[in-house]
Amino acid sequence: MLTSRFLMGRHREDLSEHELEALERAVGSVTTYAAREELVHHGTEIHHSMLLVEGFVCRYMDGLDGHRQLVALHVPGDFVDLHGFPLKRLDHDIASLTEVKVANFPHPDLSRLIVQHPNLGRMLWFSTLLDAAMHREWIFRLGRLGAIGRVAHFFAEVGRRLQMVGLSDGSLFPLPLHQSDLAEACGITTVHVNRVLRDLRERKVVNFKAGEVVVHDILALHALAEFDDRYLYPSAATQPEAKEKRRHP
Amino acid sequence: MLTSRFLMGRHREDLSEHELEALERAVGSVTTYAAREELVHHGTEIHHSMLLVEGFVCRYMDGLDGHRQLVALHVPGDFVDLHGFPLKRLDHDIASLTEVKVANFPHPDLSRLIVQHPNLGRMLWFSTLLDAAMHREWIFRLGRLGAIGRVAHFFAEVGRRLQMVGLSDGSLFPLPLHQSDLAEACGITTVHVNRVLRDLRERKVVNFKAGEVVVHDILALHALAEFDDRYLYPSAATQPEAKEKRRHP
DNA sequence: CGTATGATTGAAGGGTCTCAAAATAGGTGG
DNA sequence: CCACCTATTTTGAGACCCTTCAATCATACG
Repeated sequence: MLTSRFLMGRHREDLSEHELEALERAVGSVTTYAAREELVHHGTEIHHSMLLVEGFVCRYMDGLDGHRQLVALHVPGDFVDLHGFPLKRLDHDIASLTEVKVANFPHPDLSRLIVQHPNLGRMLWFSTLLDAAMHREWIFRLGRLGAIGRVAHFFAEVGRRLQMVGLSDGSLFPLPLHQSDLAEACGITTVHVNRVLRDLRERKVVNFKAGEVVVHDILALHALAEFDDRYLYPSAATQPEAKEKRRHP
Repeated sequence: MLTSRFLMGRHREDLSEHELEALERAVGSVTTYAAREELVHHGTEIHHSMLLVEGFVCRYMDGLDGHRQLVALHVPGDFVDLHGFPLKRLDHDIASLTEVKVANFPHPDLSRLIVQHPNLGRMLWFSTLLDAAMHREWIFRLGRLGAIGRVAHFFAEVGRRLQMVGLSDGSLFPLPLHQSDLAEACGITTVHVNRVLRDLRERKVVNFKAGEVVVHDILALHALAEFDDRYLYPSAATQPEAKEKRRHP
């Protein structure tokens, strides 16, 4: 099923069989893109939204000097540009990082879906607010963490999200990015990303190589990142570690 | 009307008189808070959402070392914690910056409202995605701009948003924050905020003093901030200045 | 008028950037 | 299978922006 990873580990269970079938039927078409292709350009009116089925996609904004800032990374199961449904046009660009497969949902069909299945509509809304929650965490990450913490947090988040959709066992997962992509995601230079990666490797925390992340010490990783997965709104307490780390009780 | 600033300048005109009345009727109660009060604590289940009627409110997250990062600033007309409607609990804290007045919308009433008025429901969704768009811009701001640019961008955004709800003429607006609040919003230290403000003052770009912002050179401000208001999804082109600044055509 | 809070300024240190070069990996054609 | 070419990773040295730590100044308030 194309939509089988949608909200997986994120309260997908709140959707009935009936609703899941309706969602699957709303798929208008399936498209594949090569790596490093622009999928959506900011400002252009869009008439369908894409659910990522396979591969990695990013959203980004370009600065005047050509510097790029990633504002989101998407993994399979993510409704990449559902924001464009209420917004009609996007304020940022979307591109594939790897070869990707996406399921397209025409907006008129989504409108009908929401009216016919209010609970499903609520969950679609919910899924866009998960993006917003991740945005907020990225703001925190960029505003309050140093370079090591930022990279560590990025690894921690992506690892946890891949785990939720069944693409990571928690200690090893694919992350087919260049160091320059990490730099654009973390708000630091590529050169410094390289030094940070060496540091993380020498500390035996994580090893990033050849598009793969191997986590050696997840507690140290989470500590460096001040990572607490509750902002990802996971379905249940799948990681019974110590909570109340960042936020006051 | 308590809700008269909701989506003002942000496609409020897409709502019918009928829908606006229904929204106004959904107000359960009105609450006032003193300055610097915590309105919502992260993690606690919430059963109503607040529309800001008067005053300023912020959302923030605290780091381990006590450092705080603002993730959003809210002005009158903003539906402060509508995110909590689909999310049920928040991942961050909300506090008043000034004395504030908020209109409370019980979630059961919102549920009914959305079913009865699908278009209004869509606009409520839309309003939460405006927050997400601002979050993205903040990510860009923190990831790609230096201290001056960050502060300039903050002023530019807040000024534009206040203008949209009729609380600024574009060159002067209230912003009752401490320099430490600016620091927490911009991811820099209070000390450095002070130096940046002096710089902006000496350059005759903006003057921030006694909770008020006076913009002397809005073009210079926008240039420093790489500011382009399109991410705010304004209703119409109210500012016919040169577009296509940041993003490629 | 004394006290608390916020704003301002100075000096030194550190984290990250910039510029530059070298090493490695990946892909292609001979 | 090697030679070559390009993209990416890695390393070094110096500069710069911002932080840290302190102290002083201004302002509001009892």
